[in-house]
Amino acid sequence: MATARTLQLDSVCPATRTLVEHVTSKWGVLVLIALADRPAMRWSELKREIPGVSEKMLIQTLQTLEADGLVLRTAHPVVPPHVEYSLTEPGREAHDLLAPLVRWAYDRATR
Amino acid sequence: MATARTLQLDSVCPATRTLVEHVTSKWGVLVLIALADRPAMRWSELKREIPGVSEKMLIQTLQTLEADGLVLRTAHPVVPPHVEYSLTEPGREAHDLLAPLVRWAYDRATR
DNA sequence: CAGGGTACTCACCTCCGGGTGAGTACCCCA
DNA sequence: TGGGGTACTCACCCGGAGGTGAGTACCCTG
Repeated sequence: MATARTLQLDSVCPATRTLVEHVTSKWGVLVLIALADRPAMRWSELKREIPGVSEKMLIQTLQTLEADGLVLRTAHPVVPPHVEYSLTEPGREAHDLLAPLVRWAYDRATR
Repeated sequence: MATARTLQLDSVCPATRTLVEHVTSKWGVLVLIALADRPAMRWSELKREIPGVSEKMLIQTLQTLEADGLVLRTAHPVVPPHVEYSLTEPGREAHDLLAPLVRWAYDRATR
């Protein structure tokens, strides 16, 4: 059943495509990178650290990645809201696979 | 100068972003995969093997990847046109970095 | 008692990746 | 002589990613 081909063309089905799009989206990449070297981050912390994100896109990206099971949202029901985001195990996997590609692109683009 | 962080947030500058977008685009992924296990392919061959590509998107994707230096276009000036496309060395690098990510997404999406 | 921080939602707009369909110039084969 | 294969270009359209700005409800601090 194993083929010579490393990856089949039909592996890139709509569901695969959607996941790849979410993970490699403009802000998806940034969120994964930002969350990768901290156990957890608050929403406002992410907003401050990711250069140029609008509040709308931050929320939207976090919600998408949470729905994909890559990011965990933990809300503490205190009087001034306190929400923390962290990578799940699959989220870390995504980051670890994405990072080399981004680094390669960075090296190429700025050579 | 080295940081604990694997990847800096500002590595994802516009130029990096553009390259990542091209490589992870819907048809960019398919073209890289298709070209990865053959020394060269004709245009019509790519069109036949990549399920669902329109002629416009095939051309457009190939031209973008060629401009990025990831794909080599070789035209033989014969009477019925004969054009071949192949991966350059950077193109192969891109494929090799992309493939694990796509495979991971496929496994997740179809688990 | 006004200003700033917390984590959002809602409405509106723009741009472009991607889709659809037609046209082209040349040749070969039936 | 017309139908199919070769490798394209051109014109038009649509949906969604991404951007902009305002509004919200509550609290603490100066």
